[in-house]
Amino acid sequence: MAQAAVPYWRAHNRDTPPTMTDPTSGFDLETFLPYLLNQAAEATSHGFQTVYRDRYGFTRTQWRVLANLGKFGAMTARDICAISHIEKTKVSRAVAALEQGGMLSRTPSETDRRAEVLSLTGKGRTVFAELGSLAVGFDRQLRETLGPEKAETLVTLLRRLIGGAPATDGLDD
Amino acid sequence: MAQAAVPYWRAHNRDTPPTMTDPTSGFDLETFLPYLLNQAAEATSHGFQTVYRDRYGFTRTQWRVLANLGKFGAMTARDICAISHIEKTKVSRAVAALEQGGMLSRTPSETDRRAEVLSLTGKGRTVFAELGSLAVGFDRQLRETLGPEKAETLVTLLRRLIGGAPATDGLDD
DNA sequence: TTGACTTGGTTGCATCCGCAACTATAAACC
DNA sequence: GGTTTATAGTTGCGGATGCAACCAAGTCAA
Repeated sequence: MAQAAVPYWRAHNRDTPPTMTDPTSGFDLETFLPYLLNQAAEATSHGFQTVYRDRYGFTRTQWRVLANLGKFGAMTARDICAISHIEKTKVSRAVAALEQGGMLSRTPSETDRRAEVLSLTGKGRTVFAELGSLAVGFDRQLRETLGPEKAETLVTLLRRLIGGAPATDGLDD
Repeated sequence: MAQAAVPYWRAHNRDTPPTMTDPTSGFDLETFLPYLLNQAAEATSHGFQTVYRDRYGFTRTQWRVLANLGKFGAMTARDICAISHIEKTKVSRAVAALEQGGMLSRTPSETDRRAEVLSLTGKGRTVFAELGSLAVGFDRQLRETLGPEKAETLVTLLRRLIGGAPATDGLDD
């Protein structure tokens, strides 16, 4: 029950309290993690989205696929799915669009004729470098909102949620 | 740089390291907050989404609007936008769908003839109560993944990101 | 009052997404 | 081998979304 000092809704432009009837269940929307995570994701992604949308017409998924390829190097669509937890159809379409835009190229896998190895083209790497450096600045701003240790903590907690790992995995406190 | 023990990609079903070329910029996708937040939001929301989708055919936005009305009581669409940070067109359509389904009713505002006060019907409250109690259980599971204090910390940090508040607002540590 | 501007809310349209179905290849089992 | 099952990736289609344009009502000021 930390931080109940600012009544939350007061921070926004209501001037009457939302009456807060909460009829029965002990459900508390204000601390419901999926809800908060969605809001935070939307809030933080929206700002950076305008950058890659306005500059390159990328969709969010396209940017993410590009970023994965830029960060980790050539790999198959399946690998991107596994690493990024993006649905395979989204990846498929993003790859098609990025290829269309000359950002990446496909080469058939030598070990699996179903799979194709995806790698950024020179243009793709250039674009990734530019967006990457912009992303660094954007991320720094977000972290300043939290403070450096808090930001690290957040990263750890998010990873744990993403991986679905149990709480008893070493680091606690 | 906490928690580099498990190489991240190894947790997923790759067996070759993604080569990790990261050409130039210091951009680190693995700690990029918008990216992690999106993954976490997607991962945590997806599970519960099946609950309200299968039971009531709700979309995520519809569930969220219902939850806000259930939690805070009657208010206008504008208030929902302000509190939840959902785009107003999304809210508009969700409200229409919920009304269509008999979950809420609109009454013209007495102070502003443009606005309509939205309130859950009896059916809406019933549905909210059921989904709310399911949500409680779902949230508890997520929190067990993190541990109670960590979960509280996460809530605090997410709120700060959502509100865009500066780091110097009282509580630190 | 009039007029300029803001704001609550909806709608058109293009796009994106989710899910299921599908093709083609690989693996597993006999 | 041959048969069954699993996997990499694409596509069709209905539905959800984002953005801009819009309408109607409120606000502010002369």
